[in-house]
Parts: sequence; C-alpha cells; structure tokens
Amino acid sequence: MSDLLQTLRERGFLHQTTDDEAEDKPLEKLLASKCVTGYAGFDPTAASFHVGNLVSIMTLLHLQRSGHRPIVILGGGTGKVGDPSGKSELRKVLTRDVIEANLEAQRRQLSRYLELGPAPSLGAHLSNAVPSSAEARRGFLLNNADWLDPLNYIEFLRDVGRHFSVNRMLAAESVKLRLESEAGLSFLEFNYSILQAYDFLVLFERYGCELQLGGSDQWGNIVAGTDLIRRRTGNRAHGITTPLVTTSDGKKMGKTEKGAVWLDQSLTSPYAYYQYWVNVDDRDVGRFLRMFTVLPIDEIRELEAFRGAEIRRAKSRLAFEATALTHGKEAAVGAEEAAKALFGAGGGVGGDDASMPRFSIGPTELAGGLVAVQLFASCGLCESKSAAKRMARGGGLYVNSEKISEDRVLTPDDLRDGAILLSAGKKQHIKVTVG
RNA sequence: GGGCAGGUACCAAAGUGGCCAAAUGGGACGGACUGUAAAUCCGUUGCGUCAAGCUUCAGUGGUUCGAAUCCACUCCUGCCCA
Repeated sequence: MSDLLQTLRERGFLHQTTDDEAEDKPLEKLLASKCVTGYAGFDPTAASFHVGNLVSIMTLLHLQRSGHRPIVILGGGTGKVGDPSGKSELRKVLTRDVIEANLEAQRRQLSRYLELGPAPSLGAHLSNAVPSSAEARRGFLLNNADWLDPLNYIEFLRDVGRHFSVNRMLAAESVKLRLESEAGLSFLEFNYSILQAYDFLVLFERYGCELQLGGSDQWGNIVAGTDLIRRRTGNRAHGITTPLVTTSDGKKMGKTEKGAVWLDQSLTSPYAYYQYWVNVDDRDVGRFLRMFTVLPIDEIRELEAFRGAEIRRAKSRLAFEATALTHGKEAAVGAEEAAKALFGAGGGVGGDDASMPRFSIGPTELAGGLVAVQLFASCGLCESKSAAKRMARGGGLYVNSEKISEDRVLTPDDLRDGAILLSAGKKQHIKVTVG
C-alpha cells in the first residue's frame, strides 16, 4: 500500500491531521501497518454532489487507492439538525423520503470514484493481520439516521452527553462566531458536534473505523469524535482535514453564476462540466490538476511548467481528466471534440459533437422565416426576448459565428449541415437542429 | 406576552406622495484587447408587438387625480424587556 499521507500532502489535500501535534505519529504508523477504515460525511441536502464535494470525494479515493477502506456517511440524521459551522442560517429540514432518494443518487455518483459494495454485517471487524485485499478495501455507504433516529434522549445524555464539556464546546470557533452573530445559535444546532462525534463512535465500534476525513471547518467536530472514542473505549482514533478550496478569484469551488457545477450529467452536462474546468483561472491549473485528477505528480509538474498561451494545454488536460473521472472517458472525448469544434480554428457546427448543448425546432418553423431573437430566448441561451435584443444591440449575438442584428430573421438558408449554431457571446453555444 | 427597529431588484443599500422600472456599489452578462486566462476600458442588467403598454418595492385592504412612499390589519426578521 502506498503512503496515503504523502499522497494527500503532495496533492494539496492536507490541512490538519491529528498527527500534527503527536510526536509518535500514530496515524502514520497505523496507515503503514494495515488496511485502515476511514470515513467522510456528506450533506444529504442535494440530490447530486457538486464540484465542491469533490475535495472530500477525492480524499476518499486516495484513501482507497492507498489500500484502505472508505465509508461514506450520508447525514440523514444530522441533516435534520444542521451544522452551524460556517453557516449563518438554520438549515431547512428534509423529509425521510427525500433523504432516501438522495442517498441512492449519491451512491451512484460515488461508485464512479470508489469501489463500493453492500455494508458488511455488524461486528465484522477487519483483522489486523489480514493484508489489504480488494475485498477488504471495498467501501460502503451508511445513513446515520439508522442509529441517530432511534436514540433515546435520556440514555443519550447519560451515555454520551456526560463526556462533553459545555465550557469546551462554547470555546469552539464555530460556536463562538454564532454566539457573537445576530443570528444566534439554537440549542438544536449546538448539539450538532455531539451527534457527529457519536457517528464516529458508532463507526468505530461497529466497523472498526479509526479515521475521519473532512473539511477544515470540521476539525472541531472530528476532534470531538476522537475524544469521545478515547473516553468511551480508551482507543485512539484519528482525523484529517482538507483545506477550504477556493478559486484564485476568491470564489468557492464549483460555484458559478449559473449555480453549482453538479456531478450529475442531467444537471450539468459533460460539455458544461468540461467547460468549467477549461475556464479555470491560470493560477489554479496546477493546484486543480493535483486535486481533481489522478495524473501522476511528475506529469502534473510538466503541465505546470507551461507559460503564457501554452497554459491552455494544461487546462484542456485538466478538463479532460476531470471529465473522464466524473463522466467516463467517452463523455470526456465528446466534450473535448465539441470544444475543439467550437473554439478551434474557424469555429463552426462541424463534427459529431454529441455532447454539446442542442435544441431542436419543428421542420416548418424555419420555412416562413424565424425571428432570431425569439429562438435565442426559446432555446434558453437568453433569458427573454428582451434580453436577446439587448445583447444583439451590444453585439453579443451570433448565428453561425457571424454577428447579427436584433431584427435578423432565420431562414432555411442559414442551415449548415442541417443545423444552425447560435452563440450568445463567445462561450455559450447551442446547436439548433431541425426535425 | 410587552417595547423598539426593520422587510426595496441577484446581493448590499438609497428613495419616505407625482420628475421611480426605482440612485449608488458589488455581482453577473455582453463588447474591445487576449489565450475559451487575468488585468484594464466601454456597454447592458423587470417583461414587452421595445419611444406604446404591462407587472414589480413582504401580503391584504384602504386614503388619494396619483402610493415603494400615507393609513389599517396580517406575515416574517432582528434588538431590548418578561
């Protein structure tokens, strides 16, 4: 098995670990000695993961590839509470049905990155002696509502609550912020870290899970978990946090103006996904190659060496690899072809670029002449006809790569190979087909 | 439960009877320059059959020739008191 910590470090995933202040480096030793079970939790609030979740997903991927076993927790139980960390508002609660559906959708997406199987029967601990086999490393998903929902309040307070010091909880950064803010902190949210700590304890006891991964904002919650495990069982558990990844212009990863960049292809097409990555800031290319592709570090170093316009080559590699990882190689090839056709020399409708966005109109619509701005609005390239006209006045509308005026009318003569390429600005295109 | 302050466009924030589709800033989008990058400059930023008309300033109802602006009630938020 390869060295997980080393891999995470050189790819930029390490923010803090429980080894940082421990001289005997127990986590490092543990990881070198056997197949370790580690987990990360995810919000059950969305039906799909987005690029922002990729950091955690990739750490799990490296965990597994380094010979260990990943567990994914869907916070069906904690999702009903809401983590106050870094959030200014109380989260809305979700119904059980929605959470179940999200769990299923998320399982499908994760199976692209991780080898997953059914959850093993309880108590089937991994023997320390067993070397890391493919079977041992197979990961699985759990819904923490399974053990959180049946909790009995009094019992929970007595068994778990007594291990928590309110003094200490009040000192936590996430709590402090909320106490000082106008929003305040509800008792419900105040309990979040206890529940998360309890999750860790349950996983430790049931599945021998000794490691928790999470974002840097989760540090307090993770440590609460390792503390609880120590107090209840006398054993040592460990944690790793990843940095909050932002783009160089200061935005959260994966957030665009149009909303999140989803991993589900019906929400964000492979083409759009590819485009997200090709368009990253120059300054982010190397960092993102390390984090969001599995290319060898040596190869990434070569790509990072590019300067000036050459950087585009590194970007298209990033886009290709990231798309292939999420949507498969075929989709990545399609997205790349579409990009070449649109942004390569000349630009045009050519190629069999199945993954580029398209829109179809009835065969008769063109015959009598179709007002271009109307089509821009109906195909979704522009928000409304007014918006389309405005953009045309500003010189931002193109038909088959030629600028058009707001009164342009489309006819069958505009067809090129049976399609018309509409562009709003230089980056947003839709291929309109007839029939 | 009582007192106070608020709820304006994507966000923040002006406007407190007509000149308000609503200042300004941010963001976003488009153009120029480029490399599908950054920075910079310029433009646009409710709908519309586009100089008409229509729908917007928490909701409902009212006053008025005329309301984002005044009145009543309702809902929501924050602060203070209980």
